[in-house]
This record gives sequence, structure tokens and C-alpha cells, in this order.
Amino acid sequence: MPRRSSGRVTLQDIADRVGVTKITVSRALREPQRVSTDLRLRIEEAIAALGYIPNRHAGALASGRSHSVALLIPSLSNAVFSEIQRGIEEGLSTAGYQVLIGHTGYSLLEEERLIDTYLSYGVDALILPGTRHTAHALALIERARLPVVETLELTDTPLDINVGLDQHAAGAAMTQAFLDRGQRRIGFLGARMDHRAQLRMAGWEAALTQAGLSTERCLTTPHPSSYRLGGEMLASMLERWPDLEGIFCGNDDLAAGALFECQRQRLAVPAQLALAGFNGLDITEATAPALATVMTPRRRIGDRIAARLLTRLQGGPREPCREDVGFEVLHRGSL
Amino acid sequence: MPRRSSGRVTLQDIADRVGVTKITVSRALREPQRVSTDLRLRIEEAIAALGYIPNRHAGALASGRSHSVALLIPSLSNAVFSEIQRGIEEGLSTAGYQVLIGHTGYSLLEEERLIDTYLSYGVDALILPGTRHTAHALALIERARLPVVETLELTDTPLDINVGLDQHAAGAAMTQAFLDRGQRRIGFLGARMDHRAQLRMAGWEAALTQAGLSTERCLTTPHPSSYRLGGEMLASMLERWPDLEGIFCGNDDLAAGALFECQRQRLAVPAQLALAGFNGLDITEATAPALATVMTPRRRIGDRIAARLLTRLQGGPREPCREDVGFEVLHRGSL
DNA sequence: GCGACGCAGGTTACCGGTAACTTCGATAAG
DNA sequence: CTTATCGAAGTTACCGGTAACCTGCGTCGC
Repeated sequence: MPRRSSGRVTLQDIADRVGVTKITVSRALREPQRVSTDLRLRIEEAIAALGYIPNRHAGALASGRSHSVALLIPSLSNAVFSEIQRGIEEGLSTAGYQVLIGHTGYSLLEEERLIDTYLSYGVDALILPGTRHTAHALALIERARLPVVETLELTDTPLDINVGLDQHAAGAAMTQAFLDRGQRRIGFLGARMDHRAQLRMAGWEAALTQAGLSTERCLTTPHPSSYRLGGEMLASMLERWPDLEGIFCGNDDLAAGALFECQRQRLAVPAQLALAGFNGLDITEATAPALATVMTPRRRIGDRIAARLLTRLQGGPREPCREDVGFEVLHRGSL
Repeated sequence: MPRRSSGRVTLQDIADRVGVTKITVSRALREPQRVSTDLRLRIEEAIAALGYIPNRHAGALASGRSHSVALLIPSLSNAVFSEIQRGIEEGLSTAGYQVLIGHTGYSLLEEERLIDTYLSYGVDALILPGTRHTAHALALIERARLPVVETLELTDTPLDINVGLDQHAAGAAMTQAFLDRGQRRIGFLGARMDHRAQLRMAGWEAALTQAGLSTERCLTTPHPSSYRLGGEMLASMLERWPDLEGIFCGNDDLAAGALFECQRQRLAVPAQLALAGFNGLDITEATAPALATVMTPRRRIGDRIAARLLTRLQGGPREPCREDVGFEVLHRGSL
């Protein structure tokens, strides 16, 4: 009599019932074509009859492969990431990979902690938001020797796979749209100010500077972005710089909040104040007027990550690469 | 020389370096007080020096406990669930549990599939959205004999732990607010129409019926809810029932979309048409006017789930329970 | 002074799978 | 007819931890 045992149905139970050894049952599940049809059917019958559920911990321990991938995103509540996630998940799940989601709260230290956690789960790959990481995180990744994806932004020195878009160029392009409308006193409104928000702001600055215009009308906060914050910050900006002609908001939440505040103040958009956001979330096409924004191909980011990762996971060579998915400036009613 | 071996640092490597056996190192990590201080420090030093990362698969396999919990939510992109998730995560992670998130896409079949998947990960508990499940899902849960949480809505026959709110009563209460304003021709606008949306609608129906009013002004669709859809459906409703005085929208996205459409049609809210949503998402307090809504205590749901689950995970008795977290009708500008 | 006790740490077996190599019989090739 | 080849299934060992029981030794009470 065994000292321990969970009481769960195991491969051995299936094997006993069918009259084979457990490795055969294991094969029937993983490489069905290697087992004779008759036997396979009897094994399937036994599995259904006994209600066998494989133990992934045992499988991962024995094979050294967990068939799971860690996806770290900055925030679960930001709609920007859910489409990326969907693309990744659809691409990888059909190939038998489980996607484990963790959120860093925009903190590199938390990212480091999560990398540690997921490495202890033996994930087969890591997908990280951004291209900046703590030194310890880099050391962990280095030692683990697994495929890594850095996403959202682009870098000249990718660790491995880099899929993203040029946030700086996108910020500049959106600003140029204001300039093309003949606007000159264009402000920037930003929250959270993570690295990507900084890059967008730098793009705004660069475009204005190149046009010989002032970059003083800028208000940012480290607080998390929200609709309410967009409204409050817009009010502050108008008070401080009453001559503003347009405001480029670092993301769509802020832009929508700013629009609502304009409506409250009976300020015509875009006649009296033009607005634009960033990301192209659903809400930007629904508001009245619709919000100009930079559409980022988030679903495509997810798809491309999944595709490149699968190649690598199936034995492709490790060669650092960088894929620019681009962006599109949407000129809409608010500008 | 071993036949296989991942090359990773293991407990044995730490043990060798310190000059003890691996079970001692294992104890130093899990029950530090059972190991002498001097030894513990030397072990910690060795772990840092070698960069040891525990293998959770091995641990879970040996102990039969994975220290993880599966949280199934209908949709990752719905902000309603992110706060619940946050409460659960904070409560459980401090106790050493990892929360694995899966999304069902509002499908009971997908829920069943996910339950199977997570059972193969040996999760220590399941958290499910809703109180309806497929027969096979129930059988799986039954056999697995683990703590289960059903959330969001309430049931008279909980499987185990049930934390939620009375969606029917909440729908009725919001409708009553319209009635209290003297409104009589009150419509309902719903999308997705999952079980909770149905319950809210039933609450709307019940309140109108009790007041002797018509429930004909109702438009629903199985499509996923969105801002755009809210606007389109509002337009349809106005065309079909031009006499509408107010519309109760099954969720905040629809309500916001409806509000934007009203703005586009230059329809004064609430003077010409009153609106209300459901859930109390951030956006409802930011729009102009702010949207009336039913605030659901999502963070508290998460907190309570974590608290009750921890009790159970730490050996508490299994007795089915039902916790009503309540709701609050927010009377705001749009009504 | 001796047995009970407590504590740090060790021994042994086991969790439930999978890799790698082997066996065995049937078929193909020479 | 013999040998190489191939497919199906088996043998053996191992993945990296942890549970349960055991040992050795210092302390304490009587």
C-alpha cells in the first residue's frame, strides 16, 4: 500500500484498464499516430470512463517543457492590452500553449518579480511590455535562455524578438496633423508618463520645435490616466494657457475626459479647441464629435508576436529581430 | 553522468554547496524557523550566489498543492472584472497564491474547457463567473473536490461559496428611480444578454409591471456590448418608439454610447430623454451630464472572495454560503 | 544518573509523468 | 533464405521537489 497518493486517476490507471503500460497511454495522448487505431480507441474510451485529467506538473517536470508562455502587461484595466492579448492567445493556444497573464502595474521592479515567478513555472517564453528592464531582470532572462518578446515600442537593441511601433514618430505625426490644420498653440496632456507616454510627448516636442513653435503648453502627471483626470487636467491647462488652440492627449482616456470637460464648459470642439488622443480605442469613434487619434494595430501586434514566437518555439534560430507594425493617424471630428 | 538534466540550478546544488541535504534547503525556504539561523543564512547566500529558482512543477507534484487559484472571467476587455480581479489577487497573493486568469468569452462550454485545463494544473480553488454551469463542468468540480466560488450573481443553491449581488433587484431599483422621477414610458436597451443582463432586464420588467406600465419598449441583441452599439440601438429605439421618456441601459458602455448619440441628435439629456447605465464604471462620472447608474461594489466582491477562499484553503469547513454585497443606485445628471 | 523530550537535520520513498533506448514481429530488400 | 528496416509497444531511469518517519544529541526533571 502506497504511503501517499492523491486518489486521482492517473495514466497508470488508464494503462491498467486497457492492459498496456503507461508510456503507451502517454503516447496515445501526445502522438496518436504512433499508436494503433484500435488501441487508441480503447484508451480514449478508458479515459472518458475514468474521467482522467492529465497532471501538467508531472508532464512539465518530466519533459522540461511546460507548454506555457508568460505574458506581462502593464495593466489589466487598460483596454489597449486586451486586443494584443487576444491575438497572442489565439495564435498560441491553437498550438497547444497556455498563456499566463501577469500585470506589472507599470513597474519595472514588479516586472522583475513576475519574471522570477514565471521562470519558476518553467514557461517556454516571456512576452514583456516595453524595452526597458532592470539589470536583475536581464540577468534572469540571460540565464534562462528562453525566447523573449519585447513589445509596444521599438528598440535598436532588441534582446530577442521586438514587435512594436515607433511611439515617437506616432506622437510627431499626430502633432503634424494639428499643424496641417493651421494650428500653432498646441499643448500636450499626459498621465502616468511611462516610457511610451514619454516617447509620444517627445514626438510632440520634436514636431513643434521643428516648426519653430513653443513647447511650453505641457501638463503631465505621474498619476494613472482616467477620464476624470483628463477633464481636470484640461481645465487646468485652459486656465493657465487660455490661448490654446489644440491639445494632443497622450491617450484616449484623457482625450475623452477632456472632450467631456469641453462639453461641460460649452467649448466647441474643434472650433474653439481641437483635441486628439492616442491608441484608437472604441470610444474615440463613438463620442460626439469623434476623437482624432493614432490607431495602433494592437490586434496585429498580438498576431505577429504569436507567429514569431511559434517559429522560435518550434526550433527556429535565435536571431534578434525588430518588426515595426506601424500606426495610422485618424483625422476625425475633434481636430 | 546523468542521462538528462536541464542544467538548471536545483535544490541539490544549493545543498551541495552548503554541505547539507536538499530536504534541509527545502525546509529553509518553506519553514525558515525549523532551520538554525546560521545555516539559513548560508543557504540564502548560496541561493543568491547560484541564482537558484525553485521549480514549481516539482513542488506541486510532490506536495499535491499548487498554491494557485483559477479565476475565470467572461471577458478581459470588460472593465467590470478588472477590479474584482484586483481584489482577489491582492488578497490571495499575500498568502502565497498565484492567480491564473482565464476568460470564457461568456460561453459555458468554454468555461467547461477551462475548468478542465485548470484542473490539470492542479489549482487549489476555482472562481467562476455566474451560477450556471454545464453538467460536465459540475461533474468535474464534484470529482475534483476543491473550493469553488461562484460570483457576480446570487443563487439559492450555491455549489460552495457564493459572493455577488441581486442583479434582478438592482435592475428593478434603477427602474424605480425612473418611476420616482415621474417617468412612465421607460425602455430597456441590452446587449450580449448573458444571464446577468437577463436578470437586470427582468428586474426592469418587474418594476414596470408592478407599476402597471408597458414593457414593450425593449431592444436587445446577442452581440457584444460597445459604445457604438449603444448609439446605434438608441437610434433604433427612438425611431420605433418616439415617445420614450427614458432608457435603462443594461450596462455603462451602452449608456455612454446612447448619451453620445443623444448629443449627436441634439437631444437634451435628461430633459428630453433620461438615461441610466449599470455598474458604475469610471466613465459614468466623467460624461456631460454624468450618467445615472447602479454602482456594483466590485472591489469588495474581490476582497470578500479572497477572504472566504483563504479561510477555506487554510482548512475551514466546507459549508455552502451566500454573501450579498449589495449595490447602490446613483442618481446623476442623466436622470 | 537516567529516561523523556525537543530540536536540527537526515533517509527513504514517492508524486505522475516523459526521454531514450530496447525488444519483437512483420515486411521489404538483396 | 537472410538481413536490413520499420512500426508498435515495453523497460528503465529520471525530472526536482516534499511527506513521513527516523536519528543523534543536548537539556531537563525527578
